[in-house]
Amino acid sequence: MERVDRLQNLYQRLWEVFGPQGWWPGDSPFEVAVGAILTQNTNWHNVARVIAQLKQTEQLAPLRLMEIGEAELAQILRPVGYYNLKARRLKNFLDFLFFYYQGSVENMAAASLENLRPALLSIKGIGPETADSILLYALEKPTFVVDAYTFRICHRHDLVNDPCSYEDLRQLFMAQLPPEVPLFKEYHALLVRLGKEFCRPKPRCELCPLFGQDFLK
DNA sequence: GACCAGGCACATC
DNA sequence: GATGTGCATGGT
Repeated sequence: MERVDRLQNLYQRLWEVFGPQGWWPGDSPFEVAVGAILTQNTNWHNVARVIAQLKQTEQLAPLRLMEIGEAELAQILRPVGYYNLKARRLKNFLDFLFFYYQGSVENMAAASLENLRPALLSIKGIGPETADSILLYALEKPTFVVDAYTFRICHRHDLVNDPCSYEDLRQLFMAQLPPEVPLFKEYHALLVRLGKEFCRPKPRCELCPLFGQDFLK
Protein backbone atom coordinates (compact mmCIF):
# COMPACT_ATOMS: atom_id res chain seq x y z
CA MET A 1 0.00 0.00 0.00
CA GLU A 2 1.21 3.48 -0.81
CA ARG A 3 2.34 5.69 2.02
CA VAL A 4 -0.22 8.29 1.02
CA ASP A 5 -3.01 5.83 1.72
CA ARG A 6 -1.43 4.77 4.97
CA LEU A 7 -1.22 8.31 6.29
CA GLN A 8 -4.78 9.06 5.27
CA ASN A 9 -6.04 5.80 6.76
CA LEU A 10 -4.09 6.49 9.91
CA TYR A 11 -5.80 9.85 10.23
CA GLN A 12 -9.21 8.30 9.67
CA ARG A 13 -8.55 5.63 12.26
CA LEU A 14 -7.35 8.17 14.84
CA TRP A 15 -10.39 10.33 14.18
CA GLU A 16 -12.70 7.33 14.65
CA VAL A 17 -11.05 6.37 17.92
CA PHE A 18 -10.49 9.75 19.54
CA GLY A 19 -12.64 12.30 17.73
CA PRO A 20 -11.76 15.97 17.43
CA GLN A 21 -9.09 17.21 19.86
CA GLY A 22 -9.65 20.95 19.51
CA TRP A 23 -6.03 22.01 19.76
CA TRP A 24 -4.25 24.27 20.67
CA PRO A 25 -5.47 25.55 24.04
CA GLY A 26 -4.93 29.31 24.12
CA ASP A 27 -7.00 32.46 24.13
CA SER A 28 -4.77 34.39 21.74
CA PRO A 29 -2.04 33.80 19.13
CA PHE A 30 0.47 35.30 21.54
CA GLU A 31 -0.53 32.89 24.27
CA VAL A 32 -0.13 30.00 21.85
CA ALA A 33 3.36 31.18 20.90
CA VAL A 34 4.41 31.52 24.55
CA GLY A 35 3.03 28.06 25.26
CA ALA A 36 5.01 26.62 22.35
CA ILE A 37 8.26 27.87 23.86
CA LEU A 38 7.44 26.89 27.44
CA THR A 39 6.36 23.35 26.58
CA GLN A 40 9.72 22.35 25.10
CA ASN A 41 10.49 18.91 26.56
CA THR A 42 8.00 19.61 29.32
CA ASN A 43 4.63 18.29 30.43
CA TRP A 44 1.82 20.59 29.27
CA HIS A 45 0.30 20.52 32.75
CA ASN A 46 3.24 22.50 34.11
CA VAL A 47 2.97 24.99 31.25
CA ALA A 48 -0.74 25.52 31.84
CA ARG A 49 -0.04 26.47 35.45
CA VAL A 50 2.52 29.08 34.47
CA ILE A 51 0.28 30.51 31.77
CA ALA A 52 -2.61 30.72 34.22
CA GLN A 53 -0.33 32.53 36.66
CA LEU A 54 0.79 34.99 33.97
CA LYS A 55 -2.83 35.67 33.08
CA GLN A 56 -3.88 36.17 36.65
CA THR A 57 -1.17 38.79 37.14
CA GLU A 58 -1.99 40.35 33.76
CA GLN A 59 1.53 39.72 32.52
CA LEU A 60 0.65 37.58 29.50
CA ALA A 61 1.10 40.40 27.02
CA PRO A 62 4.10 41.21 24.81
CA LEU A 63 4.74 44.63 26.34
CA ARG A 64 4.41 43.42 29.92
CA LEU A 65 6.80 40.53 29.33
CA MET A 66 9.26 42.89 27.63
CA GLU A 67 9.28 45.04 30.76
CA ILE A 68 9.99 42.17 33.16
CA GLY A 69 13.69 41.51 33.76
CA GLU A 70 15.03 38.19 32.58
CA ALA A 71 15.94 37.03 36.11
CA GLU A 72 12.47 37.87 37.41
CA LEU A 73 10.85 36.18 34.42
CA ALA A 74 12.93 33.07 35.09
CA GLN A 75 11.53 32.83 38.62
CA ILE A 76 7.98 33.05 37.25
CA LEU A 77 8.81 30.25 34.82
CA ARG A 78 10.22 27.89 37.47
CA PRO A 79 7.41 25.30 37.31
CA VAL A 80 8.05 24.58 33.62
CA GLY A 81 11.64 23.53 34.20
CA TYR A 82 14.69 24.83 32.29
CA TYR A 83 13.50 28.18 33.55
CA ASN A 84 16.69 30.19 32.96
CA LEU A 85 16.92 28.83 29.44
CA LYS A 86 13.25 29.46 28.67
CA ALA A 87 13.34 33.00 30.06
CA ARG A 88 16.17 33.74 27.61
CA ARG A 89 14.33 32.04 24.75
CA LEU A 90 11.11 33.92 25.44
CA LYS A 91 13.07 37.18 25.53
CA ASN A 92 14.69 36.30 22.19
CA PHE A 93 11.24 35.74 20.69
CA LEU A 94 9.93 39.02 22.14
CA ASP A 95 12.92 40.90 20.72
CA PHE A 96 12.13 39.44 17.30
CA LEU A 97 8.43 40.26 17.69
CA PHE A 98 9.06 43.92 18.52
CA PHE A 99 11.86 44.43 16.02
CA TYR A 100 9.90 43.17 13.02
CA TYR A 101 6.22 43.15 13.99
CA GLN A 102 5.57 45.91 16.53
CA GLY A 103 5.18 43.28 19.24
CA SER A 104 2.15 41.73 17.59
CA VAL A 105 1.87 38.06 16.66
CA GLU A 106 -1.20 39.01 14.61
CA ASN A 107 1.00 41.24 12.48
CA MET A 108 3.23 38.28 11.66
CA ALA A 109 0.35 36.52 9.93
CA ALA A 110 0.58 38.89 6.98
CA ALA A 111 3.93 37.37 6.02
CA SER A 112 4.20 34.10 4.12
CA LEU A 113 5.06 30.70 5.55
CA GLU A 114 8.12 30.61 3.32
CA ASN A 115 9.45 33.82 4.84
CA LEU A 116 8.34 33.25 8.41
CA ARG A 117 9.71 29.76 8.97
CA PRO A 118 13.39 30.59 8.38
CA ALA A 119 12.94 33.81 10.36
CA LEU A 120 11.59 31.93 13.38
CA LEU A 121 14.32 29.29 13.07
CA SER A 122 16.95 32.03 13.20
CA ILE A 123 15.83 32.93 16.74
CA LYS A 124 18.06 31.24 19.31
CA GLY A 125 15.87 28.82 21.21
CA ILE A 126 13.26 28.34 18.47
CA GLY A 127 13.86 25.01 16.78
CA PRO A 128 11.78 23.28 14.11
CA GLU A 129 9.02 21.95 16.36
CA THR A 130 8.50 25.24 18.18
CA ALA A 131 8.58 27.18 14.90
CA ASP A 132 6.06 24.88 13.25
CA SER A 133 3.80 24.95 16.34
CA ILE A 134 3.75 28.75 16.26
CA LEU A 135 3.20 28.81 12.50
CA LEU A 136 0.38 26.27 12.51
CA TYR A 137 -1.47 27.00 15.74
CA ALA A 138 -0.85 30.71 16.29
CA LEU A 139 -0.56 31.92 12.69
CA GLU A 140 -2.72 29.40 10.83
CA LYS A 141 0.00 28.58 8.32
CA PRO A 142 -0.12 25.10 6.73
CA THR A 143 3.04 23.45 8.11
CA PHE A 144 3.09 20.04 9.78
CA VAL A 145 4.31 19.83 13.38
CA VAL A 146 6.53 16.83 14.09
CA ASP A 147 7.22 15.92 17.70
CA ALA A 148 8.58 13.09 19.83
CA TYR A 149 5.22 11.29 19.60
CA THR A 150 5.20 11.53 15.82
CA PHE A 151 8.67 9.94 15.70
CA ARG A 152 7.77 7.20 18.15
CA ILE A 153 4.47 6.29 16.50
CA CYS A 154 5.91 6.33 12.98
CA HIS A 155 8.87 4.19 13.96
CA ARG A 156 6.89 1.74 16.06
CA HIS A 157 4.44 1.13 13.24
CA ASP A 158 7.11 1.04 10.52
CA LEU A 159 5.75 4.06 8.70
CA VAL A 160 9.27 5.37 8.11
CA ASN A 161 12.74 3.99 7.49
CA ASP A 162 15.25 4.22 10.25
CA PRO A 163 17.41 7.25 10.03
CA CYS A 164 14.68 9.83 9.69
CA SER A 165 15.18 13.50 10.45
CA TYR A 166 12.62 16.05 11.58
CA GLU A 167 12.53 17.45 8.06
CA ASP A 168 12.15 13.97 6.52
CA LEU A 169 9.05 13.32 8.58
CA ARG A 170 7.60 16.78 8.04
CA GLN A 171 8.04 16.46 4.29
CA LEU A 172 6.47 13.00 4.32
CA PHE A 173 3.27 14.28 5.87
CA MET A 174 3.18 17.51 3.88
CA ALA A 175 3.81 15.84 0.54
CA GLN A 176 1.03 13.36 1.05
CA LEU A 177 -1.72 15.36 2.66
CA PRO A 178 -3.63 18.35 1.32
CA PRO A 179 -2.13 21.53 2.86
CA GLU A 180 -5.13 22.32 5.01
CA VAL A 181 -4.61 24.04 8.36
CA PRO A 182 -7.50 22.31 10.20
CA LEU A 183 -6.28 18.91 8.99
CA PHE A 184 -2.68 19.54 10.05
CA LYS A 185 -3.80 20.81 13.45
CA GLU A 186 -6.10 17.89 14.11
CA TYR A 187 -3.66 15.28 12.81
CA HIS A 188 -0.85 16.44 15.07
CA ALA A 189 -3.19 16.68 18.06
CA LEU A 190 -4.47 13.16 17.41
CA LEU A 191 -0.91 11.80 17.23
CA VAL A 192 -0.15 13.40 20.59
CA ARG A 193 -3.35 11.90 22.05
CA LEU A 194 -2.41 8.45 20.79
CA GLY A 195 1.15 8.86 22.02
CA LYS A 196 0.11 9.93 25.49
CA GLU A 197 -2.37 7.12 25.99
CA PHE A 198 -0.98 4.19 24.03
CA CYS A 199 2.41 4.77 22.48
CA ARG A 200 4.48 5.09 25.64
CA PRO A 201 8.26 4.71 25.59
CA LYS A 202 7.85 1.41 27.40
CA PRO A 203 6.36 -1.02 27.68
CA ARG A 204 5.00 -1.38 24.17
CA CYS A 205 1.26 -1.30 24.54
CA GLU A 206 -0.73 -3.99 22.77
CA LEU A 207 -3.98 -2.22 23.53
CA CYS A 208 -2.92 0.46 21.04
CA PRO A 209 -5.81 0.95 18.60
CA LEU A 210 -3.27 0.77 15.77
CA PHE A 211 -1.97 -2.62 16.82
CA GLY A 212 -2.67 -5.16 14.08
CA GLN A 213 -4.22 -2.61 11.71
CA ASP A 214 -3.86 -3.96 8.18
CA PHE A 215 -3.45 -0.55 6.60
CA LEU A 216 -0.17 -0.02 8.41
CA LYS A 217 1.48 -2.99 6.73
C1' DG B 1 13.36 6.72 43.50
C1' DA B 2 13.32 6.05 38.59
C1' DC B 3 11.25 7.52 34.59
C1' DC B 4 8.96 10.66 31.67
C1' DA B 5 7.28 15.12 29.63
C1' DG B 6 4.13 18.43 23.00
C1' DG B 7 13.26 20.56 22.48
C1' DC B 8 17.19 23.10 21.57
C1' DA B 9 22.08 24.59 21.24
C1' DC B 10 26.51 23.30 21.33
C1' DA B 11 30.70 20.28 21.39
C1' DT B 12 32.82 16.48 19.44
C1' DC B 13 33.86 12.73 16.42
C1' DG C 1 25.31 13.85 9.66
C1' DA C 2 25.12 11.19 13.86
C1' DT C 3 25.78 11.16 18.86
C1' DG C 4 26.31 12.99 23.63
C1' DT C 5 25.40 16.53 27.10
C1' DG C 6 23.38 20.40 29.86
C1' DC C 7 19.28 22.53 30.95
C1' DA C 8 15.23 21.46 35.70
C1' DT C 9 10.51 21.13 37.48
C1' DG C 10 6.52 18.26 38.59
C1' DG C 11 3.54 14.08 37.78
C1' DT C 12 3.12 9.00 37.85
